[in-house]
Amino acid sequence: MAAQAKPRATYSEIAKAAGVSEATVSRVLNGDPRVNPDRVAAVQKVVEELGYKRHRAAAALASGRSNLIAIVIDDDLSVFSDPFWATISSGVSRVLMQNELQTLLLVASVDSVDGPVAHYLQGGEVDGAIFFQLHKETLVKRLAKQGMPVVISGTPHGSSDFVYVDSDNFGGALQATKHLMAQGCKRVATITGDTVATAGNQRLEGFLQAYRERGTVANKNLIAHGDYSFESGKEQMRVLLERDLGVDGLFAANDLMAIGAIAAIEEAGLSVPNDIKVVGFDDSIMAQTSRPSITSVRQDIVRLGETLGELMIRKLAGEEIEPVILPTELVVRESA
Amino acid sequence: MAAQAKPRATYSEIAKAAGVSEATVSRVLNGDPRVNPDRVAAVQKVVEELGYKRHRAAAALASGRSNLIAIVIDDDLSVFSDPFWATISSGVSRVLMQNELQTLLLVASVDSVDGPVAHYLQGGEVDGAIFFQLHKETLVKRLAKQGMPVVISGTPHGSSDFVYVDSDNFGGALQATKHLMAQGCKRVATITGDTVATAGNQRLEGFLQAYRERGTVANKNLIAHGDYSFESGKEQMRVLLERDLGVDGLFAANDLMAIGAIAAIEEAGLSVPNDIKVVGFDDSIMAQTSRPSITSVRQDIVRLGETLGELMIRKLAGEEIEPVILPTELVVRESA
DNA sequence: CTGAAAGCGCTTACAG
DNA sequence: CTGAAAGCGCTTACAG
Repeated sequence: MAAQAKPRATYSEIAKAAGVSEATVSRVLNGDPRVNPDRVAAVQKVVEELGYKRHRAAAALASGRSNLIAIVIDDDLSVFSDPFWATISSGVSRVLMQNELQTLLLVASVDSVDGPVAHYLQGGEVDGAIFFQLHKETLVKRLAKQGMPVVISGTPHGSSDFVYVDSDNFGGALQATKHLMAQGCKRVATITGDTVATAGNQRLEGFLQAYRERGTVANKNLIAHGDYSFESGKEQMRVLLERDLGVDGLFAANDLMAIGAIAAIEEAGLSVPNDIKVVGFDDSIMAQTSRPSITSVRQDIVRLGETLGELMIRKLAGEEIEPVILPTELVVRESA
Repeated sequence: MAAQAKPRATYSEIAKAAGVSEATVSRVLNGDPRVNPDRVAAVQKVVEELGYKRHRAAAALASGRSNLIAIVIDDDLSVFSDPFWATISSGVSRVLMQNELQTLLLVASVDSVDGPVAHYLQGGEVDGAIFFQLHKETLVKRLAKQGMPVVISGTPHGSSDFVYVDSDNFGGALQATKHLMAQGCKRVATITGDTVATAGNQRLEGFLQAYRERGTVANKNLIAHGDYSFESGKEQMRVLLERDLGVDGLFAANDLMAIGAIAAIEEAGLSVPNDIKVVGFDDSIMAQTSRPSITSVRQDIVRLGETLGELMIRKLAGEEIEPVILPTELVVRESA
């Protein structure tokens, strides 16, 4: 549709100028090692001079490969509130682009195994798919079974053998809780996220592990269940305080709940970190600007996106790939 | 690359089953009004039964249209900190998908007019481009001149005739400042964002307009220049307080600076909103969770993304389109 | 209103 | 190692 300054070059021009056949042009451009070096040089020279760019649609039609990788994002509200999404996507896109692949953005309801997204992906329009926020696994399972390369962000449930990339939720939570203990906290509580999802569950497990490593078991009443929202952090902290267990440390499964909890603590006439020390998770901008600033577990989101892209590329190249767990880091601030 | 359960249907099968030519199949699928209704029905029936999906690459090659729209995002750090980006993109993607267009995500340096992104876009690989965070206009201008449909997020500089979508930065700032005045503030100051960019400039203009509508002119010393960061909000508030002008109201050009400013105000032994009332911009999650919670100007980000997509579709359909300014809304909380 | 035919720009067995 | 040729699945003047 865009009117070009001059019509784009094609193989026929290149072939003529370089004195070879179109087949040879194709081989050179696709890195076929059998081509005579002199011809390779000749073709490359012409390609350079003409500023030639391969016509993707034509290549896709002829080869059966689209060079398109879909990023599939569930079209629910969580997209709008998840600050990581943009960062992950940009990491994916950058890596794919460096490898001559394009990133297709698919934002839609992934609920149904027969919905538009499912049809689309099964239509062979993309060479691979990267899933975010995987709620239902049925579709992904089917795609994988059909041979579609699939990589997932976040640890999936069960013993499924999907390849995924995730931050070390368990290790981060463990480190956070041990930090609180090292600061002298005797009664460390936690406010969990959604523990049905693996991230929330792993963060809870990390918390429990800290107690185990200390040779004890966490009192059930030290565990309160939130949903990652500010309000739930506030409410659950109230619940914890009402239980009157002498809580002097809190690991919240994200920063937003940590901030909510601090609000509740201060409303109860206590102070952070003097009376209760608090550690969050995410190292969000809020952790930095909140008063007191919040000690938090940092994930490398950019790296996460890049890793998703890299795994996809290796998978497309036919390599056997394994899930990757990225390390987290505790950023110590005022709250603990 | 994905192994299909069964090979996809093609026009030849549909044509055979429906008793028409492939040309007619194409016409029906592209909504050509001249086709006899009976044949339309016959083709649609077969298409339905076979669960046929058009092969995009083939259609693109034959028609010269890719049905791909690029979202171009500058690969600088601001991407990682801009919470709107994900939301806008998802809005764009949803609208495009409903219109059978695909969204291509391009995250790369757009600095150079001769860089990879420039070549890519000029290679005719996409039917249109939506630009975010437009720093350099040269590339966009050239693309537009070449006939590529282009829509921009945010008001561009100068009198360029690009089509853009933006929130009413001027109106939002005006409303915010008038609100402070209506609350009894006599000396309302502002901390601006980057006023080289239009959004920052328009927010400053809105602030100045509030003074004009009151029949006065804002004292130059009531204006401090920040850069949207927490730190700059804090620093510039200190500067304002040191000027000793009796500031009793502040309009900060975003929430992060508002939060920084409040930190500086409290450090100076003053309180918000009692001594100084503060209004921010963005209505971010931080405005809700900060203590005190922050009165802020809300933009409809989802609508912004959808509007970008809609304008692109109308442009592709050959319509004349005009820039759109979306209204903002003041959300009143504790800080003012 | 409809069909036969050419063509979009690549890729890839096939034969040498 | 290389070329001629067929073909990928659509679209679109052209002629009727």
